[in-house]
Amino acid sequence: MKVYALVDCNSFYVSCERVFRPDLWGKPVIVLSNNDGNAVALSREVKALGVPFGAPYFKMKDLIEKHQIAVFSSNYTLYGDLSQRVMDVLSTFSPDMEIYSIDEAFLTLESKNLEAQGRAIRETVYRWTGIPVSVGIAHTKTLAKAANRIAKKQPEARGVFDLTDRSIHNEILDSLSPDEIWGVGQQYAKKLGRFGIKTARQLRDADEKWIKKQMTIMGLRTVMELRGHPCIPLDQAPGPKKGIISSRSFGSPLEDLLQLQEALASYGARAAEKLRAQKSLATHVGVFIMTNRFKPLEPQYSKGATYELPVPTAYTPTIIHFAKRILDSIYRKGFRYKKLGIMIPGIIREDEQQLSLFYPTKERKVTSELMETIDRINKTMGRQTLHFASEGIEQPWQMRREFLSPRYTTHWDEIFEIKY
DNA sequence: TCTGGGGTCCTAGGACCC
DNA sequence: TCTGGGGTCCTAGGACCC
Repeated sequence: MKVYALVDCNSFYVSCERVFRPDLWGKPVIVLSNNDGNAVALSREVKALGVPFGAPYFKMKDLIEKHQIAVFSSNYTLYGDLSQRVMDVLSTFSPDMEIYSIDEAFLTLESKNLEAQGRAIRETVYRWTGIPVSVGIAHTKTLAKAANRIAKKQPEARGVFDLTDRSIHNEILDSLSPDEIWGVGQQYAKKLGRFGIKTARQLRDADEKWIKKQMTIMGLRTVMELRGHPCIPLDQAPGPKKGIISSRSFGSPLEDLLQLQEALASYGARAAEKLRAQKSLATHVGVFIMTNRFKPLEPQYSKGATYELPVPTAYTPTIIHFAKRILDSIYRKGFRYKKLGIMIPGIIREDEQQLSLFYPTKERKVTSELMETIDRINKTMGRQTLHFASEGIEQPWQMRREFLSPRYTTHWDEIFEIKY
């Protein structure tokens, strides 16, 4: 029988910052979301203070001062690079691996000496990358997730927990609430609670028909996995994205259409780049704008619209052009806009393209060669080496990143320095 | 002055087709 | 008296994940 391990980096963003700031080991640290909005990664010391995930930064300032909490803006360049290194190490432990998120991966393991394998993974990743991880081991992915939670929760587990032995399932699942189970969120947990299901064990033992009715086929799958029947296979090569979104809150509110257009061009260029990176074409483009929903006293407005493109494309100027037309149609004067986004909801593979009578092959070839060249230059020389004039120069709408650390591992001029 | 940014899947209902 | 039975596709909404 197959055995799954879920390897999850502990407070990943915080750990990334600590790799280059060993003075912060054992100290309270948080990492903020884009725009320095909310705390999205909290060190153990901060969790112990009772700070919840997602706490708004501006409400935490006194606490930060009082407990000398170190604060960082999100540095995705750094986290992405360290993630890659962790995944590279993990891939040496198993031929089958699914990279599930920036800080998690599922592996399959040979069914012997499981605890020892888990320890070896944990120690090797730590030694080679500086990132601490926890390992949960079980016969299904859902149970491996649960085992991982125990590995983090129980100090005596020391970061590794093997849940393959069925005789401990009752005790372990008794100790977990339904919303601690992968696939059960707040809504379902509330609903289950109303029917008296308050532990993961009760969820596992619930009636199948009833579960399917209440939680769809997805909930039933979760229950079957809790019973030890694998229903969620390892996804080793996830396909291309079916939708792409590029959106941001602004550092400060924008009223002017021209500035919104600049931001839109910039997000549009990002979205088109993502599209080309996965060899896809957009069939539709959507744009949405909104004011600050946290300011109920200010006039509120939020609107979005989607157009079908005349020809599927990944050509940045075309995508920006249509996006601008949509923005023109939804923009209303007199509001303080806080967020704008571009969506590409309809995506097809490059090679699935219907040829158009009105869009000659030659023109298509020129545009795609131009995009390839730009992508190549930006990839080798750094992002934004070449960008579109419509993205603006000053970009006053850029997000706040007051506490950004250096991109130690990807930029020569930000490399780690040792002073002596 | 100040509250993130991505994604996935399922279901129900309506339009439309034969 | 009596008014079918399948299909497909699309969309909106709701749940979930990190």
